[in-house]
Amino acid sequence: MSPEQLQQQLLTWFDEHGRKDLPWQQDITPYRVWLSEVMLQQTQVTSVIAYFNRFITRFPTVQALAAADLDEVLQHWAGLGYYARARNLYKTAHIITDHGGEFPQTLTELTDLPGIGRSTAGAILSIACGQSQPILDGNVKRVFARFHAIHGWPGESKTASQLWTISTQYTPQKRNGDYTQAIMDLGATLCTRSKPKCESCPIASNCQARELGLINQLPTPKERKALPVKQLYLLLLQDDQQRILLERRPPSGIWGGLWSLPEFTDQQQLKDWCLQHGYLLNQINTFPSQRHSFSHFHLDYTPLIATTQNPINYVMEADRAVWYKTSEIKLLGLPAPIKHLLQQHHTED
DNA sequence: CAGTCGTGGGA
DNA sequence: TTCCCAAGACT
Repeated sequence: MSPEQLQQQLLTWFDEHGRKDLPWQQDITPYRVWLSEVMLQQTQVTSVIAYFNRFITRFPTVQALAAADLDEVLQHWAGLGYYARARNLYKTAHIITDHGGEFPQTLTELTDLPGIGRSTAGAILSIACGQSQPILDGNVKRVFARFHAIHGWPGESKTASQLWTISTQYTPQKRNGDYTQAIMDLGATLCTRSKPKCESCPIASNCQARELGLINQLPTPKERKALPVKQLYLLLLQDDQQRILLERRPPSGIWGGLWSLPEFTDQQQLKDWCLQHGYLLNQINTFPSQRHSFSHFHLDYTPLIATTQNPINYVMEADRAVWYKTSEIKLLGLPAPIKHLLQQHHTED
């Protein structure tokens, strides 16, 4: 199948069946496309829509984003995951506004910006700028791995290189924004990971995986290792004014930049810490440990709920720790499991 | 190259 | 319940 034929088939299919009502497909600008592409990294469309709408309402322009506090940006990102994306978005907003506020429109200028890789740069240039640039996101990888029966995990450099070559060959000179949307829509709605709807696919008759009966084998899945289990105690310390101690996490690492409960590896470490900071504990209630699984480890955490009647006037740098009433925590960027734990505790009061 | 980084949904 | 992974990028 020639590139021209595939492009024509996809564009015709897109005109009839493609998604054209997503929030970032309205009033298309480089800023809106950039924001949507970053939010959509490793994140499904249905999860992004509400976040995009809230974010774009509060930060309608790159200048508005750059002028805001990082705190508020993280707060709007809380629950979406991969928080380095928000910090990189914020960094890049400053770089762009410092350079006159105009979006760069070349591949190398874009990939030089924090948080913009080759695929995201290609998406911005094709969708927002009408340029002929390829992308290689999860959808495109899956479509071409099947269409050309490419074996090997797409994360492997050799496989990724093949897929980039294929994606580049099919990238049209005209209507590339629509073509890019089309092939992503095809992957998202028809050429899905499981139970693909080949009977509705406009290019199924030329699909190698379908011809070879390899639809369920391609793309090759990543080989998995057993996930390690990390165990820790989370201290929910409450004073007589119903306030809870929260600490800001370091900017890098898990839940970077978000607010969370003090963490300890054992109860003795917890007691030492309380003594050191002048907290006289009335009692400590230990709750059953819960498991939260991440992509790369299992977290077994044991909530410890303690009360202190005479809290030392806890003076730490305001950007590191603070007392918050449970009714105010919604103003902070909190990791989902912590938010869940606090809500649970709040309803038990 | 191999890890790291979140969350919610589907099977 | 458990595993997999989705519009990837960075270290």
